[in-house]
Amino acid sequence: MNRKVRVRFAPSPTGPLHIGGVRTALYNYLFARQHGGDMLLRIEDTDSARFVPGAEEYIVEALQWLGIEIDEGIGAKNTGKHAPYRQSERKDIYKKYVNQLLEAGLAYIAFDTPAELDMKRGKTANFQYDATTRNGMLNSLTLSDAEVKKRLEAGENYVVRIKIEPNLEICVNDLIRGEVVINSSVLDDKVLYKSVDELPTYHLANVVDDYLMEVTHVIRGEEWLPSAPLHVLLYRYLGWESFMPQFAHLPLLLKPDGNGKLSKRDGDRLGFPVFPLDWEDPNTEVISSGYREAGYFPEAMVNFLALLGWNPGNEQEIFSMQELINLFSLDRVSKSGAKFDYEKGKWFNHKYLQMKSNEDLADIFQHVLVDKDIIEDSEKVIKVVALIKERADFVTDLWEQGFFFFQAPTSFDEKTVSKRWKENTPAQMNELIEKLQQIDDFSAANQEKIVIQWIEEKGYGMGAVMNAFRLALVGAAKGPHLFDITEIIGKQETIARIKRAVSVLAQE
RNA sequence: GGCCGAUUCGUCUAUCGGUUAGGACGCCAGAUUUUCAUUCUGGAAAGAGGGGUUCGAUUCCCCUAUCGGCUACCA
Repeated sequence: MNRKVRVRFAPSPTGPLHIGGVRTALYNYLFARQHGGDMLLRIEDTDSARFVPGAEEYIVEALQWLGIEIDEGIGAKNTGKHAPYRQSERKDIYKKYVNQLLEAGLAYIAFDTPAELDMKRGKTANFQYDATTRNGMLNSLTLSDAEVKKRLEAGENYVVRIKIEPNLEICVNDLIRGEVVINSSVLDDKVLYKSVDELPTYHLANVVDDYLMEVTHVIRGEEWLPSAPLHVLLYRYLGWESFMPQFAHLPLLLKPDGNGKLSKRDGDRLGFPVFPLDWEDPNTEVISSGYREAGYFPEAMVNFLALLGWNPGNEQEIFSMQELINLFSLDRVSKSGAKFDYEKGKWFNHKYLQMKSNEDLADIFQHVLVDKDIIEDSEKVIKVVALIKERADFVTDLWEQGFFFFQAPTSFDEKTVSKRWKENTPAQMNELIEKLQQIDDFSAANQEKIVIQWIEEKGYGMGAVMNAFRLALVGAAKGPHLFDITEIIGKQETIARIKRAVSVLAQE
């Protein structure tokens, strides 16, 4: 059977999209594009209690920012022929298959309340609702038809459970891990449907939808591996085994330190975002920071994430989305979890920042300047960016690295002052002012020639003069080539800054 | 506890039985530099342990250990 490749990303709208989810979406997308297939976005909102308003919009916006395009479903240009793509809007569809399973005797109705089940679990260690226990519970297998009917008519809440046949070897053929075999006896009679909200659970919904939506490959996180056999069984029970998608369970993204799945708390604790975009919790109004707002380029994010769990087998590190699409393959996805290395993420952003043209970077940097009420013509900003970009990881770093191109230092670094500002410095600086005063061609090269010549003639220490000069201009012992700075800020400003340093530092 | 999965430098990883176990991030040192940074060069740094299979195992198998995931009327 040769079907068109169709994959889906199916998050639940319970909050902002987690970075691990982003990677899952990315891998699905790369796989779809490489095979000329379709990428669907489906919203798995079968838990009405956990629905968070705004989460769906967030997911769509995040994927858009990253350049992960949706061909069908939520957020797609064309709605698609399998609409709706929100599971809460597909109630009738699921109901039909629930009934089919019920009629075939492959599922049954159970009336045990959550409280009763809790009690059972408290009493019996390792209690599992399955072939060994279902006969002692309140369900359509133990109750008479009349009793079941009576309860149903009375409007009593119930769930539908799958009736797992015990002692069956179930094989899941995973594209990343190979064959995973488990015995059906360790599976419990999972709830497929709950009458309270007339919604199925994930297990039933994802199988039904993947079948109906003609999904060919299910690429999802490793946390789903244990329930994959259940899904296989469901395909079998529904008579769709020959249309069953292929599975690929991705390794998890782990905390950078210690162990465990990467969580929101880790980001807060270690000071980096775990979400693509800023997110404000609608209830608590607490804001969680996102990569976009932290200054990351989406291309860098994609590159970084792509390599967390996959590599092409050579030593290339930088990939465009198109290259990733060409190179990606599921059999080069690693099996073990990857610790999230924020430092490496920064390095990727640094690389992408270096690849940007000075013009593009200047345009972005202008926003930072405007926020600080600094209005500069783009010609100057481009020149500044060219001088300082290689020292920056983020666009915001550009300010830190080059604020002195736009405003005089407001303070002078103490350490540098005590090290570089000596007794005879003010006199030298005054001489320097006079020297600069006489220069007409204020280009860096010409200034440098004249100033150095002057220093040598006078027999001053090169380091002594230049470092004090820098301190006056920048306020600290940092920054690019000194005469590049003076050329850009100009003669007048240069002299003003030296004068100011002489007067301010004299008072100390 | 049970089930499933995983295990190469601190981190991400390459190696598909024979390698001085390679690269990248980070770290350290040196060079360059009037400062800081960049850049360049160099360096330290790894096959969890134990059994097999084999002429030969990081690589294949088993056991143990460790880590992770799952074990809900959550996804």
